[in-house]
Amino acid sequence: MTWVYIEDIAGYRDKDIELRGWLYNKRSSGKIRFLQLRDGTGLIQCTAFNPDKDNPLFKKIDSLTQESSLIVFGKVKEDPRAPGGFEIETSDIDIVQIADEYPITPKEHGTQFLMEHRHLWLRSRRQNAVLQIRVDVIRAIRDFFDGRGFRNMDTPFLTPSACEGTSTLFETEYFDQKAFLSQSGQLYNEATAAAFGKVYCFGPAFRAEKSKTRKHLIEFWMVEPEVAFAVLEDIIELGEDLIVFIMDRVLTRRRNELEILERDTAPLERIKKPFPRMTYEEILPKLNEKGSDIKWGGDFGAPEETMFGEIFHHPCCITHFPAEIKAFYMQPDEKRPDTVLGVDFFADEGYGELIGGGQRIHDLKLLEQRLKEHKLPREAYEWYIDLRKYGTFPHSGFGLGVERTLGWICGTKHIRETIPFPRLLYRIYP
RNA sequence: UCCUCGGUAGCUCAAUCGGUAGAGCGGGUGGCUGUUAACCACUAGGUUGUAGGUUCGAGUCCUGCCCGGGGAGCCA
Repeated sequence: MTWVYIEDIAGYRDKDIELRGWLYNKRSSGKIRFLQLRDGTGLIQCTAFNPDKDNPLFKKIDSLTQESSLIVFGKVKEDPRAPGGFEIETSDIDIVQIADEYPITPKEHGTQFLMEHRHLWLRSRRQNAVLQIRVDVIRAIRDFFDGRGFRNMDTPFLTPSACEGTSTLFETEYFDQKAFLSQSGQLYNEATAAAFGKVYCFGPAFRAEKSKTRKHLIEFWMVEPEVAFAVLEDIIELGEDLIVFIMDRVLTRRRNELEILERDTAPLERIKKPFPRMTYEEILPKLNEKGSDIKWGGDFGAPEETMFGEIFHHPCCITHFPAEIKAFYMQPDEKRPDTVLGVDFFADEGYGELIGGGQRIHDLKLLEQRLKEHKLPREAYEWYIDLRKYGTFPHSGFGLGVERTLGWICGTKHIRETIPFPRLLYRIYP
């Protein structure tokens, strides 16, 4: 018999097939049995009917526990009574294993318990839907950049020093020296951009900050494009195109999952280019009107991030931040040297910063000065400085946080659900 | 790091003023031909996070510790 996956079941109407998976739930009623089987690609109901309630098939079925692994043999039937429109008329089953008493029952559980059983929680419908969307978002990101001629250049995870010198880094041993886990591939991207024109890196980033909020992970995934000769305006458009591309992909292919998550898709469907755009200076009075006491030189906090949604009802771009609150490599604006050509993209509905980026300093003298101002050790940045000596070029890039983007698309309350095994401040198990 | 809330059956929770620890789900047994977190009956299941203290008596009050949840700062 043919082994079929549940997601392909519609092509096997009235055929005898074989499904391999796990028992999600079962119900019985005298002479009829209902099995809900999942195989990782979907969920389907298998029925068995027999007037003799002591028949061998019923004996096998009745011995099954939640999450027991089994192979089901039967005929695919279209039936409007079944969820999904198809069900299996079971002729026989092979039990692979009778599962031990499964800790996650169909009733509700607390966060602590679920997080301790993350390895099993992944099997449940909601978690499955979020992570399926993750698969599509990651593929969309790669398709987007590959389709535009970007070269994927992987950057190292083990680095000799801080990329930005600000955030806390995880320290580790590198034979007889110290090494740090990378918090961004950007600086290396600037070197590969000079070699390949337009590049991106896509990998995990590690931040040893003791932040404990629903928007933070200790280990998260980030895609970082870098484009030689691009200026701020170019990179803003690239960011807009990327978000529109991802959204279009998810809305086309993952309606079903969004429905399982009960995500209101209206705010996602109205997203289009160009995004509302304002400078830091322009947005301040709007934030003050809404009750924020933020002043020039202050950074946005959680309340301000929520206000962006109330002001624009759309993801927005904020540009031209005060130089003092941004990283050392940010290119100053010619007309306002106290501001930099940086851009942050904020999601609406309070999901926070999705993208941070901008134009980099390409002038040798200015970069040297900034390194001094930030008290960064020149030796560690010698190679980075070289890029400004040998055919320097204006260039720009950004980083997009995959889990933040997913949290927003899926409407999850907490970012920890958007990655299979989240690393959180007080949780590294499982 | 700071603020805040919590830890009782495998899970989610209840337990009045300090006075015999209880319910639903899950497990077991039996019943039911269309169930949708099925339903009905019966049943087993407890060192109340931990170490002390107050008291005739502590799940409940006090102190320390451990482990978590929510939030802040910082960031993607």
